[in-house]
Amino acid sequence: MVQYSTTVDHAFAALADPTRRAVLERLGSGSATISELAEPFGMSLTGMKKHIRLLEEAQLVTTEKVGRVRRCTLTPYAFEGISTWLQRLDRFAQLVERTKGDR
Amino acid sequence: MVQYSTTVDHAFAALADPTRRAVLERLGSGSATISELAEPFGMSLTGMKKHIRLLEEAQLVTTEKVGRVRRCTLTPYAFEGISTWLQRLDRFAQLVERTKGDR
DNA sequence: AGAATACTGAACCATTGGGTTCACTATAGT
DNA sequence: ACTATAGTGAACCCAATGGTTCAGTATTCT
Repeated sequence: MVQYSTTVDHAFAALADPTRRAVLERLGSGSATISELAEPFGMSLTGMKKHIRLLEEAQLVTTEKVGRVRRCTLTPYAFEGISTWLQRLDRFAQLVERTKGDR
Repeated sequence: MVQYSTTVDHAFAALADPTRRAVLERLGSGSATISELAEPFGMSLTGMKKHIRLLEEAQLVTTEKVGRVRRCTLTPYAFEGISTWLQRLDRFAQLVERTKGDR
């Protein structure tokens, strides 16, 4: 049903899952392999791979296969798109009390 | 499976759906009723009501039943939690090029 | 009082999503 | 050459999600 026309769509969908958010936090302190990411969750490599694919589609994570290992990195400026979206709404939310009872 | 212990969990889950994001944008320009929100999507009231319930649980939207109408408003400072989370990660993402090739 | 409006809740349905296992490929180490 | 390691893809499973309809309840209008 949902169409994922934009990167922002993908990004918000990717961020909805706690595991993926944890992966992003982990990657905040440096790149990691699929195995390294899977281990702390006690998750199969296949499972983690799927999460990584979604994060890649959302352009939040960038990966590169080096040897038999896949190195996963936070995409530079990954959050620009959603930050922008969020900040715009945030401005509105901060005005709510002032404009209470309109319309 | 996901536990939703925190408000941030709820918030990101709520933001994952394009319809709900559109509702938030709509509420950015003033409060609205369930009917008013449902109409532009050609969605049943019941359907929209469900979205609103999720947005309320995520504390992104606040509602009040006035007469037979439910007035929905953007929660003041709704996005503080996720903005904070995002900004922290964003700082890391901005450092990525500089720290490339670590570990 | 009676009719129309606005929402609400329960039940249901189809799709997606997060996860698994199993079998396979490719690289690294001895 | 042989073995172990790291990832991959296909197939499958079950729970959660987004939506519906239908049958109510509570307000508002005439």
